Amino acid sequence: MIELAILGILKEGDLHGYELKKHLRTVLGPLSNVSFGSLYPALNRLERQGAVTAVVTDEAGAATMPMTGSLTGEAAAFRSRRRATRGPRNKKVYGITQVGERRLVELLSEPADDERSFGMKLAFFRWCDGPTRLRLLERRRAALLERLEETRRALAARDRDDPYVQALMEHDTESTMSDIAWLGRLIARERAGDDRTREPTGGHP
Amino acid sequence: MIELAILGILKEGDLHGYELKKHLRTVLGPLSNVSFGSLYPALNRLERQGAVTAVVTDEAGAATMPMTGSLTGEAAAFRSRRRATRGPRNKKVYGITQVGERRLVELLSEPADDERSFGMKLAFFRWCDGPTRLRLLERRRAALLERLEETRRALAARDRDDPYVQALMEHDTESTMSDIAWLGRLIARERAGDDRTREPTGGHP
DNA sequence: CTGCCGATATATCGGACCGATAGATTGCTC
DNA sequence: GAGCAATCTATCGGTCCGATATATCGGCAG
Repeated sequence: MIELAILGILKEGDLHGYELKKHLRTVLGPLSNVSFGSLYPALNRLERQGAVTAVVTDEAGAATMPMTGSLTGEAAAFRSRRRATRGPRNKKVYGITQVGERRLVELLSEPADDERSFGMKLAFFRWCDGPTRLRLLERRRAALLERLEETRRALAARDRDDPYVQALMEHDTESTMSDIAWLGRLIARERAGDDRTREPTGGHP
Repeated sequence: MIELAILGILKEGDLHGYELKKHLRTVLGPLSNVSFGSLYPALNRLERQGAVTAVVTDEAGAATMPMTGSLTGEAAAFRSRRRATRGPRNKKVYGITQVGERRLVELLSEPADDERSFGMKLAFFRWCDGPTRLRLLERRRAALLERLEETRRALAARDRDDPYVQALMEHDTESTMSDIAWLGRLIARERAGDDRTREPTGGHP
């Protein structure tokens, strides 16, 4: 799940770990307060998979080499050349690869049932196509409807001794209904505008 | 966090692991779908701490010995007596101890900033006293107010290119405001009824 | 200039947690 | 009485997080 977030952020530009964490905090906000203890292992995982590439820069900064776009060929060569360098201020700047972009779309496509992962997918919705978006939205709405039924059943069957549990359940019911209505608006908007937003990948006439 | 849930459930009666999981599912519902992979290690942890006691029963079931109330003295003796028994159908029935009840109150008292742990504490609010309840409710409201400000700042500073991120943030703002209002009602109710619910532990004239 | 401080930056460790799975027993059904 | 689903306890690999270690950077006080 954190891999989706990393790839989604890196898709907009290359960053090093610390910046990445800050962007994750601002974009994802309340969902998933990523810590270094999960960020760096995840970056290593992604690097092993070939989804991201790391370039170590010296104190001259990243301006010495243009890293916009997908990193392949000479970037990888440059990286291996500078790999062993352990001079002062070695910032590792990460960039997404073509493998990483495919992985991003793949992660976006697979279903998200809980609130956290759905919100994260929604934050990166611009990277996938209309049908996928609709599928995710409708699946989420179905999950919420099911949960609404379940909570209502529990609310009806429960012995009424505890006002706090009851307040919790009632508020959960209200929140869930609000979420369902919100999803309905998103679905309607998606259906209405499905002819102008067909292409997911961006740079395209 | 899962320890709080276990102790809160066990406070109402002794259960074995499988029942415990079912109760956790129904009481906590959407929050924290506990799995066996966390339930059993947590039970072992609690047993090591002396917060819960496990009794292995044979096929005659738990009815052979009364286990209501706190398990001390003869219950512990009974447990150690039957410990090595590995006959057929050894269900391990767990019960909360006095140490566990103190631990429950302690866990309830410490602050809960995120939604999950706050909801869990609210589900077991009846086990702590009025001032603690008020403190937790007000702290939660303060956290939500802060988050609301943060989201609004992010919403104002953000470049408006992405409608999905914007929809996410707006909905988050609405949900947070709704939660704050709900907390306000709970706080008012708590303040109004603070003279009749002073004693937390139950059995008391 | 030097020493100190807070922000920046990378990385690791132990432990909590989860999904999947194993393995054993019970009871129901045909 | 054999098969089969449900019950029940338990573990494993792996992910994630909080705390922590280490080192460099810019600034500025003495």
